Amino acid sequence: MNEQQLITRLRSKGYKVTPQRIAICQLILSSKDHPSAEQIYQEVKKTYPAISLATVYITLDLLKKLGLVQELGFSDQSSRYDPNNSPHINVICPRCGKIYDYEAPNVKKLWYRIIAETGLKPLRQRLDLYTLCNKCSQENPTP
Amino acid sequence: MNEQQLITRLRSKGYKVTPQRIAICQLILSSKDHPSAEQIYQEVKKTYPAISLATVYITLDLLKKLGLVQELGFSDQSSRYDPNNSPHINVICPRCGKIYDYEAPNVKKLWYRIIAETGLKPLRQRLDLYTLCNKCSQENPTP
DNA sequence: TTTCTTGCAAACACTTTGCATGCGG
DNA sequence: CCGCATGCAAAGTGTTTGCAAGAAA
Repeated sequence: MNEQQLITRLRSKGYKVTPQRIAICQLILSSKDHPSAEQIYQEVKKTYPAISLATVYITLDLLKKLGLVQELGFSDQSSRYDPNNSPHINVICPRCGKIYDYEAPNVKKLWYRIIAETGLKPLRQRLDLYTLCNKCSQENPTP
Repeated sequence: MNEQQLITRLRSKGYKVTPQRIAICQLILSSKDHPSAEQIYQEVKKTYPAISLATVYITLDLLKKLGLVQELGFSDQSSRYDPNNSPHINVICPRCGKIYDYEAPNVKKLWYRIIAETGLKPLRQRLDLYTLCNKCSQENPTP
């Protein structure tokens, strides 16, 4: 989604287009690492030093309402934001918290077969797979 | 897991066996609806009126360490506790928050094929599928 | 001009911690 | 008896809200 499409999308729902919003949206929508609100805040602050964390949260809510990002809650009471709506696996390192998407045609195909098995009509899904990342598995086999 | 196995398991890790712990553990391990800490607290309070929420949280941590329950964090900053370690789908109603497990041999089989695709060695996984429950889908098609 | 958005600070909800008392081993 | 567990209250963390000033439409 480019900037123009984003602006159109915002306006169509009656949301105003502000530079802060554009910056936050661009950042999340192009992110690959499922940033936290704090990470987004720190990043956008480089361009808008006066920005508030509240603005980040409000914009994130807005993107959720538009269906452009999914909020992934975690047990450490933090959330990460995922702009990928297509069925995919969130590969998560339980030690350092790094997340990346595993996305492949076969994964999607098999997941659709699982859904068919259940007979349910999903609004959305979340597939998390916990495994130590390369870095962490080398550092301390068992802490 | 029966009470005797639970006691043995606790002792083997050096945890003390108290009536509160037994009550909390039994409740969670036999639950089918992935209760929240608050729900567990309210339930156990019927038997132990003086019990503290802190004790519930501490016991939940203990069960996590023993690998007997998985904590499922959600974006509404609440957590639910799942005693089912086998790969299964958490079917979640986004409107009322009800959760139940969908567990079937074929689901497990297909999920293992997905894992094989990725080439990863998962420590654990979490499969969430959001869909309106029967009750909610009848009440208000679109709120 | 009207309404929505911003930044700040205070309020919130859930969870964790510190401490004195009490029970398990 | 020693040490961990309990209950309570206070502290902590991430998120949301209320409000006055400012910007978008």
